[in-house]
Amino acid sequence: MAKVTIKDVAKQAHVAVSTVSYVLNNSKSVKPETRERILKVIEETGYFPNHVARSLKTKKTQTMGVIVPDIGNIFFVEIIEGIEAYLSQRGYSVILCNTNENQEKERNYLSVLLNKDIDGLIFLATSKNPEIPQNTTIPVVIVDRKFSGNYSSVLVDNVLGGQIATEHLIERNHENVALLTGPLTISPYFDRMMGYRQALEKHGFEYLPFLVEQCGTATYDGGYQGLHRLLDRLSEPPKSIFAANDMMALGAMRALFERGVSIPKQTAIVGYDDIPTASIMTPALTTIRQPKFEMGQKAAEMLFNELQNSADSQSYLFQPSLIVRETG
Amino acid sequence: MAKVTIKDVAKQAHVAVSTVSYVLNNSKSVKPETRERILKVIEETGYFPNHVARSLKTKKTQTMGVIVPDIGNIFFVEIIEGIEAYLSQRGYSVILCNTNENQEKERNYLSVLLNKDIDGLIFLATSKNPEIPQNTTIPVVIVDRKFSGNYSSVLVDNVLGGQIATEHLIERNHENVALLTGPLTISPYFDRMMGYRQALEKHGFEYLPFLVEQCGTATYDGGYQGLHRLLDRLSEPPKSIFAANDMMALGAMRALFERGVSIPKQTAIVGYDDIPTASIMTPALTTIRQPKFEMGQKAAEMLFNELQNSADSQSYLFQPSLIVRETG
DNA sequence: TTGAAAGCGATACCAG
DNA sequence: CTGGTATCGCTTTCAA
Repeated sequence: MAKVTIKDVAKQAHVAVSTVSYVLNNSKSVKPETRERILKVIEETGYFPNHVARSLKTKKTQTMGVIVPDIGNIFFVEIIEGIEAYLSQRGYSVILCNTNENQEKERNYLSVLLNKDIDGLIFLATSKNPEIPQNTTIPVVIVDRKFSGNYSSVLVDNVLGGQIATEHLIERNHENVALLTGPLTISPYFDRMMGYRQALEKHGFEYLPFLVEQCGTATYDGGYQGLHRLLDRLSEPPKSIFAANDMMALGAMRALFERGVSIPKQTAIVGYDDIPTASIMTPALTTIRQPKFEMGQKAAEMLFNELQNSADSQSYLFQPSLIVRETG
Repeated sequence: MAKVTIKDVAKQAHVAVSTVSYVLNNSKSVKPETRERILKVIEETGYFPNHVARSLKTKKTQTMGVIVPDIGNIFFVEIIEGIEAYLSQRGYSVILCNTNENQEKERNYLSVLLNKDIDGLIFLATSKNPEIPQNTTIPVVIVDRKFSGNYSSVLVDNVLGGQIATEHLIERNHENVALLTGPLTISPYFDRMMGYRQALEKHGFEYLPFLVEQCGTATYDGGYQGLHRLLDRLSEPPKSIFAANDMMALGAMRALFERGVSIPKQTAIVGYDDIPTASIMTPALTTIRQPKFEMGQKAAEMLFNELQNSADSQSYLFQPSLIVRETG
């Protein structure tokens, strides 16, 4: 069963390869009869065009690259789902690269991908902000990170999100909301903190540094330990906590549980991201939702458009929203 | 900045393209001086070999396809991580295809991928067992599904897993353990049930159909509803439950919580999979761990070997293990 | 050790 | 409407 090529088809249909190509791509009008004849041969032989050869000629591979920091993180996964949904529908495949929060892997992927066979790149950067090689010839869109350079990007308004979360807490509890944050060098965490401060200010509260705890990593463990530290230095638990992502919130909840402080009675808590686990917990976590799937879709769409219409790079900003559940 | 090709390099280095190719691939000995000269030109021009052209010639694309039923399911994601870890280290990229538990998408991907530019395929099948097109010329390894046909596969001993879980419960509670299972048409669930029955038998218990509840979907909701149904028809909660996956177990826990039955005091529960959320819950879920990452790695390794040594297709069976936590 | 040239499997231009 | 052919960028055989 040697692979059948366009040549074989041409021969069997008694036409030139170019003619076969025309019917394959509908790129030129072909007399119905010949078209039929060719189609029949294709059918019979089970011919299937060779993508690689086609790509060599057209300079288009019909595949996009996606670089993510951690595919174990459901937040990114939902974005990927959005990307995939959009792209697969238009005949694109996606090459997935997991950097595992490892800068070297990231750098490596960046150079491999950019020089390999992808038509475009969607880039979800690792914690520390990296540089994109300058010699890029393909469009790239950045998701969820502010970046210098002329790239498209899709962002969520993290300042607003931080504000909404904090205000919600203030309105329900009227005082001292603590902040449990990830590394402030990561733009989303920085922005959420800004939102927190703005909400405080707006309601006439002072920003109290001893109420904010920065976790080394924005993870369950990070949140767990961070909250223990916070509780250790406070005379009593804060009335409420804004955790800058759900995983930290979950870790914080465990810490609270272990210390015997009841949620939300003694201290309320709101998270950020709305990951699936948040709604499964008992009590279920109140949180800020980011339209992750839509973000992925949008990123894919922007990339697609840049490719089709060589549209200019642009930015798109999504709005987060509050999901009230049981913790605050 | 027009793309520089091997031709350009050859020209600037005053050699033939073949010579450049030789140094690129280390495929023939080249006089050190010429090699240096060529390398220098490559450096200066920033030349990077075109993968597509190379693939066309070599018939190898250095990319593998991976088809998964649901990338939102952490179980599959950890397998993917294993695959990625292994493959990326040997210079392979992976094209990820998410079928979303949709058979048509799956069929579609199967035919696209198999005819496109991948060197091998790792296939995690959707719930319903599909057929792999017969005209496959590339190696395929199946993960976590029994399949007819001459494909490699990596499996976990689900019968054993079901047995371990059930025995653990029996040994701690000594009686009537209920089974909350997913569709029995899916081989892993079928096997776990067999393990359950064997454990029962081994300990002299009768298999009681009214103690087993089959959920429409093996999800949180499925488990939640399934358990409510089970409780509805029983005069009192079973002493223990073996839930055939963690998501169902979590749903069951919520149902139990809502009915005011305490875990594990009144009814103990053990899940299956050991997903991250399982350990985060309060109480933390006792469960059966599957070596997901290793499974992915192994699958990748088998594929890799089939490619390298044209090794024969084979099967590999992993052992599950019990993780005792707080629910049982 | 090096080079010329064939060819991988398609696309698309230019003639007819 | 159809065909011949150059070409995409590389690998590899064969000869020098």
